[in-house]
Amino acid sequence: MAEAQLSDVRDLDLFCAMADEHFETLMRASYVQTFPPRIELIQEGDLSDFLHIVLTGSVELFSTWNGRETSMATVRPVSTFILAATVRNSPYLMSARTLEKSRVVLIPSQDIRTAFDMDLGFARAIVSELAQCYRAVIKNTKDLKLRSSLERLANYLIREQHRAGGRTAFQLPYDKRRLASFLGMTPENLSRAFKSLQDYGVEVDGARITIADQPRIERFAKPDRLIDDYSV
Amino acid sequence: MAEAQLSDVRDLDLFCAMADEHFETLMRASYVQTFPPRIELIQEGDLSDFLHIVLTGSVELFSTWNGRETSMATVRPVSTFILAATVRNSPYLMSARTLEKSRVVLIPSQDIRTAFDMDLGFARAIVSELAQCYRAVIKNTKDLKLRSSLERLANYLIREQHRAGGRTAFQLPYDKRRLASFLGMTPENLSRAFKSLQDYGVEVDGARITIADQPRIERFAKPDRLIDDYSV
DNA sequence: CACCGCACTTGATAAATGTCAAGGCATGAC
DNA sequence: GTCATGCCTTGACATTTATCAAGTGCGGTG
Repeated sequence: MAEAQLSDVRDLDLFCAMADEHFETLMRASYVQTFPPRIELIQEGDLSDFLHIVLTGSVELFSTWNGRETSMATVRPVSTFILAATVRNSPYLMSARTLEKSRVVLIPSQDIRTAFDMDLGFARAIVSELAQCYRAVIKNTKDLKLRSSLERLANYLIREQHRAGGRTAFQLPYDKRRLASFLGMTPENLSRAFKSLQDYGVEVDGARITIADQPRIERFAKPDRLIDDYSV
Repeated sequence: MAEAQLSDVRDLDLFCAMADEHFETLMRASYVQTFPPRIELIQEGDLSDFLHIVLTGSVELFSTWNGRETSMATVRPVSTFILAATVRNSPYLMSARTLEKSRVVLIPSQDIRTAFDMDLGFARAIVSELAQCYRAVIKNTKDLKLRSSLERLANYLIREQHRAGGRTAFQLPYDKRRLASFLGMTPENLSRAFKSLQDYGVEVDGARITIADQPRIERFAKPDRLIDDYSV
């Protein structure tokens, strides 16, 4: 692994409290691979042999049932995914595919479990990460169950704007059909929802969003830190 | 704490690998309280001072936003709740209320975190529990996003039947308005959904459900271990 | 036994969301 | 430049789900 990439991984919350020696052991057992776009890295139902870390690019987590598919999350650098399956040694509940050309680290699940037993700092970090993931999914469930699709979109845009540094204008990070699926709606409905948000001062030009009237959209969206604030 | 109750707690996955000494320290710092029905034990947004364990009775986890409320889960004896908030020392994302008269153990969050650092078996158990909770919520999200309300109800009934030992007839564990909220629908709609399931050999008499034609309802519900099997 | 009170049900209607089909508009290939 | 491809949008319509307003029926109380 290149030096720069290695230090990106080292700086992850998950690894930064780990003893050097243990980190190096983990990394020696790991692989780094570059995948082209739209490659399925993981299929739901498979056993979890590796913990995955996205170094560059982006990865979509999605699930299927009865011929239907839904987007569950997008993983962006630098972060891990499918930690829960790894620590429980259980089948994946979601599939994963690259959205673009992506560099991914694969750490054997068994080595993760061994390192957990030897390194208290790492153990603490795993617990913290898992708890955070859990809370993120709970927030997502609240979003889905308590809000209409228009409200979900409005709050999503406010969150994305925040992630883009709070600027008035920003780009959607992936295509609209995926966004629709993530928000639990159809692409057609997303289109109409964007149109409805024009009444609240949201301008849409392709993937470029402009929040022309911040107070107005917030009055409608009613963002809530117990749903929308990913740092809590 | 009475001897029998103490051993119920001791037998929890979370504590059974813990050293006696550490368990006793935890228990000495804890409280046991009996609450009447419909008491709010926890309010979302509050800081998590205690890990809760239901000994008897049952507790509902629910969330609110903008004047709306939704039921997130029901906690039954003997299990913990709000572990994630405890280990992250963060505000609760859900509120909790007793459904009936319930006996609850309260363990100070700080003591949980201390015990984590001293006891590897306990640390492993916490990780395992958190990962399981995470996976349960992911399954719930898949259920919500991939299925219609009728499909959710059908699969819920199959799961409950399984939990009741696979018998043809069983009782709903709580009232229908709560079930409706848990399944993400209105009570009116739940009523109509029950009626629709008669076509698939489901008989409803108050809270008593009879699965008269198991293959028929399963053909419709298409239960999936990656959504409905809580042991995976 | 009568009479609440409450949860549940039912029917009528409205709103939200999904489906289908067609068209527009960008992007990339040739 | 032209064409083809795919994504997105739009409109018409169907389906699902929610809302509102009465009921119904059960369990508890007096």
